[in-house]
Order: sequence, then structure tokens, then C-alpha cells
Amino acid sequence: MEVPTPPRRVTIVDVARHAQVSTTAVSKVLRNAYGASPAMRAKVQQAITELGYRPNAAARGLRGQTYTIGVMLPDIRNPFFPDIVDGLTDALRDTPYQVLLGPGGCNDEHAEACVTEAMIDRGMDAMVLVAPISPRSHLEHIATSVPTVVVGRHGHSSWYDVVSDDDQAGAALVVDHLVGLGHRRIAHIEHAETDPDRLAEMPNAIRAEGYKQAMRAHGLGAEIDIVSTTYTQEGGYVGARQLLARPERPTAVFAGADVVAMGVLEAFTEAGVSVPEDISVAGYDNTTFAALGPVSLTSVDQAGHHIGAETARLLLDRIADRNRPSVQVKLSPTLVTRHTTAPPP
Amino acid sequence: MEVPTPPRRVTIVDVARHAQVSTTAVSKVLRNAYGASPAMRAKVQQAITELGYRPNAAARGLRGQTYTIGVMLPDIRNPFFPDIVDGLTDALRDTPYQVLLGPGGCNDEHAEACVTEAMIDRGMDAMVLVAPISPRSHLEHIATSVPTVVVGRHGHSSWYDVVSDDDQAGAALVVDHLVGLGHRRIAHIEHAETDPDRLAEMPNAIRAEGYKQAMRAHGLGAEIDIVSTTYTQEGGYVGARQLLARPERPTAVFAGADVVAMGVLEAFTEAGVSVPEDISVAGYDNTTFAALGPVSLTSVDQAGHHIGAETARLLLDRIADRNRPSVQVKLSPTLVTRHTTAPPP
DNA sequence: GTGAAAGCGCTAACAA
DNA sequence: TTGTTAGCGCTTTCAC
Repeated sequence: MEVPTPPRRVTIVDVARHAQVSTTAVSKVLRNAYGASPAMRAKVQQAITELGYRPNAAARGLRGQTYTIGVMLPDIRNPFFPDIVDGLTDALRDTPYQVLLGPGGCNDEHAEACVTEAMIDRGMDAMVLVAPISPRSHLEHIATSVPTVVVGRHGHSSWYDVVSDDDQAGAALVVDHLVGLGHRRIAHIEHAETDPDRLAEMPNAIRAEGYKQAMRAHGLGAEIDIVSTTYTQEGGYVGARQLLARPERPTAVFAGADVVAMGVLEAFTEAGVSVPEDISVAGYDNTTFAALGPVSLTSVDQAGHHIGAETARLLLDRIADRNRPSVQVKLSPTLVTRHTTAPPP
Repeated sequence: MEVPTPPRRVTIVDVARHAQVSTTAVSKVLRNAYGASPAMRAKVQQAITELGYRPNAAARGLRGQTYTIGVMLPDIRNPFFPDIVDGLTDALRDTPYQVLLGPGGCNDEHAEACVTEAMIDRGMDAMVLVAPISPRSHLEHIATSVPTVVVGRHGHSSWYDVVSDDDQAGAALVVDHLVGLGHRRIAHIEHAETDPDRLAEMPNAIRAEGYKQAMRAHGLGAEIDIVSTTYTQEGGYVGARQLLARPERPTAVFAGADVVAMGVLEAFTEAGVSVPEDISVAGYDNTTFAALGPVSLTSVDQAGHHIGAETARLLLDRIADRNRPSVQVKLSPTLVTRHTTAPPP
């Protein structure tokens, strides 16, 4: 009905003309680069405001930076990720950088590769890979073409920085807490893992290892009882049913992730087992789920916001100096006790 | 330690040289454009594979398209959004388009504007705005510079397409269900809204309206009881406490969103009110929360995946023809009954 | 301190 | 059908 003509965007040339200076001058002002007098800066700034000019990031990227940080999220549903993203965006608020999220297909190596490639094609200045499942070689491949920080996956590389939580310590927090309450038969539900890379680097594997070590440290090596399923609600349900079928039931279950704990709680409710009266349950990640009124799950908090902030720091650092040696940051988790853990019956 | 030289990326020129053709030819093959013989196509394809060439999206964007769809998510924590994104990416799987997500600060008009602007600066070929809170004028401003689909917000415009759920019908589903169970005193917890734009267009307002109409349709106009808080767990908690303080308590509560229902359940547990024995509770959105074992909440399902797929269709359509008249698609919700609703005591 | 000019990787007119 | 050429909007030498 009206004129459907998309109005031509204001370019750097328009600004230059309006301010009666060269495009070079405008560019310098835009980037706060050296070689522009205060007077010129003022003139240009005014023209920018008057015309409502916004630089075309794609065009900038062709020569310099796009001022865009790509974050690969393998599973947007994972309620632990938003905290990291928040920490990242908050830390980047007063920088010219913009965060864009790439949805990797859940637990799909191919989809993960697709989205990371796509982000590189789009000229991201840096990449954040959150709990990637891709093989190390692919992570390093990415890191060679763009500054990269890997989050939530252990194992360091000289090609990328790593920010993770101390999952071993997190598992110990849970075991210590349960033992402190008087539990001895503490079972663990883990995510089955066979790939050797991932066995050494993925949080789930480290948590299981931490559980075993902590049990031994308490002289409970003989009580170690691990059920291997998956980090899903279904996995928790299946695992819990297996535990209920034990000749001697555990008095506490440490689920490797909050979603797993949800499945456990469901199975227990179904079987008429009261939590925490009959059996205690603890999760990991302190997700939104855990805090929900009807759930109120004891869980390990990974300080996702802090992880995100730390990631931002490393990112800017490496954009500034691509050749600095790689860094590995490990943060300490804390335990949030709620209503699903209590002394054994 | 090793050579930290990022290897120069393969460009269209490299491919052209390697295949002994012009860059134009390569470009045509890339875009499946008219004017390339099968023989040439084969040659070019082979060169592309051999060199591992990937087009630079930023450079493409400078002349043509970036093949990128920007999705603005005002709140990454909202568990309803992932379904939409999944539907979108699934529908776009076999197209050259890539979806990137922009995290808008939760309920923050300014942050929302920032992220949409940033996406336009980065040359997105189209934008999807999911449940935006920005004023209509801003939405239309966006739509004039890039094809836009607004999702989950009613009110049509000639500038952008709209895909939403029939929230009025959804509210009626809940009321019908509860009345069918024998309830009469059915209360509703809504998200307080004063802005006239949003009052007419935001789902929360429509749901409240739908509740009222459905109550009247059942001859229960006198029983209409609305508490105005916010669509948060806290809001649900506060609302539920108010309802408990009523001289005559409702026998059922229709929470406008699942998170709200979580707060309601928490307050009820705290007050020793059993659900569904004493009071029934229903939510909206059928989020992951609702399906959690310990929650098992009756909720309205919006078919997010379907919404996403429909959005993709409209998007591609409008990219192909920017001048086609705008469309409004309204999908029908369904009710998922679980264990929080039962006949009144 | 300032600006002219070249070029980033690609697409789109236009000639051949 | 093919290739030549001129930009897209920006940054970056490098003269002045």
C-alpha cells in the first residue's frame, strides 16, 4: 500500500560528506584510532548522530573486525547455559562486541561442526564453544582460524583457552555433604561415555571420577555404585529403577545432572519412595529446575555467570594478542542444599 | 610454540584459478544461478571440494545476501523458545540459510533494540522477533529495513508477518477443562500490563481476556477472579498467597504461564494445601518444567515446533518476494492434562 | 593531523 | 554459455 522501498542505509560516505571530512577521518573516529584531532572527532560524532549512522559490520569485517563473538551452544535447552551467556554479555556490555548464539543440534557432532563453520564463515572475531562434544582435533582446527575459548570441557590445549568448573571438586562436595548427613550407601548415575577423548575431558566423566575418589577418601570404596545411563530425564528414570531393584537399596543418589535428578524423582514418586525421608537425591548444575518450588533439589552450583565473565576476559585478551600462550581457568563450584537431602532413615 | 600463523583462507579467486575458470563462474555455481553448463559446474564443484573452499558470508552480504536469519530472543531462559528455534532450524536445514540467535536482555526494551540493531548491522537477510516487548513503531522500523516475522505477539501489521498461537482459545481450553471437572471458583493469575499497545497484543493480556470470556460463556461471570502480578515464579508465589487469603478460596487456579504455576505450587506446598486434592492448578506453555516428574503440571501446549516451521516458511517466502502482502498466521493450542488438576473437593 | 587510493571477497551488469 | 569489469562499505597504507 505504502512505498515499500527500503530506504538506503546511511554509509560512511554520507557521514564524511555531511561532516565535510574524508571517509578515512570518519573511520578513525569510529575505531578511536590514532590521528584525529578533538575538533574533527566532534564534527564527525555530530554528523553520525544527526544522520543516525551505524557502521555495516559485514563491510568492516572484510578488512578488519566484525565486532561479533560467536557462542556455540550444543543444546539451547540446557538450563545451565543461560547463566554463561549472561555472564558473557554482561562483561561485554561496554565493549563494541556483540554476542550471537549458534544453536548446535543437541548431541550431534555434525550439527556442531556445521554451526561453528557457519560462524567462522560469518567472520566472528572470536568463538566460545560451550561444552562441545566434537573431537579435540576439530576444536583445534577451529582455534587455528579464530581465537577460541572452550567452556565446560576439561583438557587443555595450546591452541585455545579453557574455562571450566572443577567438576571433581563438585562431586566431592555432594559426597561430603551426604556422608556428613550419615549416608554410606551413596549411588551415582553417570552419563555413559566410551570415546577416550571425551572420557578424559567431558564434565560427566570427571564427575564420576570425583565421586569415586571422594567415596574412597571417606573409606567407602566398597560402597561405590555407579549406574551408567544418559544425562536426560529418561536416563535418570531408568537409572533410578535399576537402583530400586538392588537387593540392598542405596540411601542416597547423586545424579550427575539436574535433569537426571528429575527422572530419579519421578521414578521414586511412582514407586512410593519418599524423598528425602527414604532416599536422598542430589543433582548437579543448580539449574532453574532445582530452584522450582515443587522440586527444591540439592545441587552443585557452577557459577555460570562467573564462568561467562572469565570467558569474556580471556576473549578480549586474545583478540588483543593472538600469540599469547593459552590459559586454563578452573573455577570452584559450591553446594546449594535444599529439601531433597536429609539424614538416612 | 608452533607456527601461530592463521593460514590464509581459500577465496573464490583460488577456486577459479584451480578450476581454470572465471570467478563469475564460481559465483554462479555457488548460487545455483543461471548460466553455467553442467561441465563447468562439475569442474567448479571439484575445485571447491579439493580446496575446502567456503564462501565468506560477510563479503557475500556486501553485494547480495548473507544467508543468515537473525532470531531475537528476549529471554533465553524462557523454556518455550527452544521449541520455536528447533522448528525454525529444522525447516531451514536443507536451505543455505543459517540461524543465529541474539540474546535480548530479559524484559528490557533497550537491550532488545540493541540486539535487533546489531543484527541488522550484521546484514541479516531476515529477522524473527520472538515475543518482542518493543513498541509497535520499533517493530515496524525494523521491518522496513529487513523482512521480519513477529512470533508470539498478536496484532497484525502491513509491514511484517505475524505467527502466533490463539491464546484466547488456549485460555478457554483451561477453563473448559476445569469446569468440566466441576470447578466453579476458578481464579487467574495474570501479568500486569498497562501499556495500551501491549495490552492489545501481548499473549498475557489475551490469555486474561480469554479467561474472562470463557468464564462468562459458562455462566460464571460472577466468579471471575484475577490477580495481577508478573509472569515469574515470584509472581506466582505472591499471587497464590493472595488467593489463599481470600475469604472463600478458589478451587482451581489458572496460571498464565508455567513459571507462574511453579510459584503457585511452592506457595501451596508451604501453606499445606495439597494439589490437586484441595486446589487444582494449570499452567500455560507446556514447558519442560511442566513435564518434570515432580511437577507434572496440566498446561496448554503452543506447538512451538510448528510455530517455528511456519515462521521459516513465511521468511523464505518474503525473502523471495519482499512486496507480497503481509500475513497473519494463528495456530491452535492444545491442552495437556497431567496430575495437578482434578475434581474439586 | 589529514585524505587519496587501493583492496578485502564477493555479486551483478554487461560484453563477448 | 562465458568472462570482464565495476562496485558493495569499510579499513589501511602511505603520501602530503
